[in-house]
Amino acid sequence: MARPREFEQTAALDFAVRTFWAQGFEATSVQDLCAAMNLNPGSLYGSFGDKRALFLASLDRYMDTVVHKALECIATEPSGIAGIRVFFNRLIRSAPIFKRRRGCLITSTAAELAPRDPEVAAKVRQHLDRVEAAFAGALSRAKAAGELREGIGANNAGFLLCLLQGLNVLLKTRPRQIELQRIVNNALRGLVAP
Amino acid sequence: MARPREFEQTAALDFAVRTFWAQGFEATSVQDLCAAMNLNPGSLYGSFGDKRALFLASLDRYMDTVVHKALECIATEPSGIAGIRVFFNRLIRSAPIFKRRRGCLITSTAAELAPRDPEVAAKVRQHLDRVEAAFAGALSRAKAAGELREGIGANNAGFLLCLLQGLNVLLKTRPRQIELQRIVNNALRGLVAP
DNA sequence: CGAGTTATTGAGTATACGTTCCAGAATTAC
DNA sequence: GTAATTCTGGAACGTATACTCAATAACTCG
Repeated sequence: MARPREFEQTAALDFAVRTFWAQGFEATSVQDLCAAMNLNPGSLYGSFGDKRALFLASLDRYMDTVVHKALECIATEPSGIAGIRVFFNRLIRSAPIFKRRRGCLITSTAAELAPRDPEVAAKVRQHLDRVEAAFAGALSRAKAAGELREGIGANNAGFLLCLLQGLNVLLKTRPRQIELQRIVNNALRGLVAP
Repeated sequence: MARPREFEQTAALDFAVRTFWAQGFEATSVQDLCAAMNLNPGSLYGSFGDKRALFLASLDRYMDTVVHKALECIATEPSGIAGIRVFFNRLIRSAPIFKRRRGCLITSTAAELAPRDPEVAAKVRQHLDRVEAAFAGALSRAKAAGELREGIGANNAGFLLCLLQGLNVLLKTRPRQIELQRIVNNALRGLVAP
């Protein structure tokens, strides 16, 4: 056959994810990516295409690893409301830990690149839908268990998605746990049965 | 003394605001700015400093015009809750009108530039505080008028700020009025007395 | 008018960017 | 071993970027 690849595609992709996550699309140069992935331009372009294709792949990878793991705990918890609470608490607790204040790659991409790149926008929308579906599932379980106020149910998933995006924005400039915790408590009090 | 300026500083600044608003900081080139402001590079650098200084000035200008006008209607309405409702309804109604899906310059900046530019971050934080203060004022008035649930008051302004940021993110990829309206209704139902 | 000062013009600079290319190294099939 | 094939390293390309500069124009004050 031929000479085998000397690096793991997915491992290299994970480094690309980290870089885009920390800096965004525009502020990340191909040189940055080469350094982070420990690859030469030739290898990068050979196996990932151009910068934009690598970014699209990074979005998927981010979703399949970082977000997937975060969503898992929603489904794992026996109580739907508890799952939602654990999810947000994790996010809040991570806020001051990351000195870089990365927030969420999907949120940042929605703000930065999605408005002028339809393909990126479609991917972001798809990812947002997935998160919303996870919320909807938890809300359905909570409703069945009688944990929710009257009139509250799966159709409030959009509200939780909005809350998540808002937190991800605030995280970047005002990452104070107490404040974020109060916001989440406020939001959930409106949903949970008294 | 000397030759007078041939253009209005604030008028030119308004064009810079529009450009940054539509494209973000990184995606806007100095050439773009020169074209939009109808200025040569020399004039631009002469009266605004470099691109970053112009961006900082644009943030302030955006706040003093666009956001100021939006916040006005919160204070104008006699009822605090009505003011908040009008504010969010305006935002939602504007969503599908802007084909460019600009969202809010402050929100986009918080996501894009603030994490790696402390001075920008400080300005964004200051602007967010101003919006939050406007919400707090409206909530105080609403509380005094007995419009709010027990335990709800000015300290829920952070929650409204978070809601606003989340809406601004969703606007850019899923600008469907009905969905956004439901989110706002959900959020306010948790605050307003039944 | 003329000296002094500041704005405008737009070509020009250096650099950084995304991307390509190719010589050579590594591997397998025959 | 030889040929075929693929990957690697890094120099190189054209372009676009942020920014500068010297020449010219417009104005005020004495």
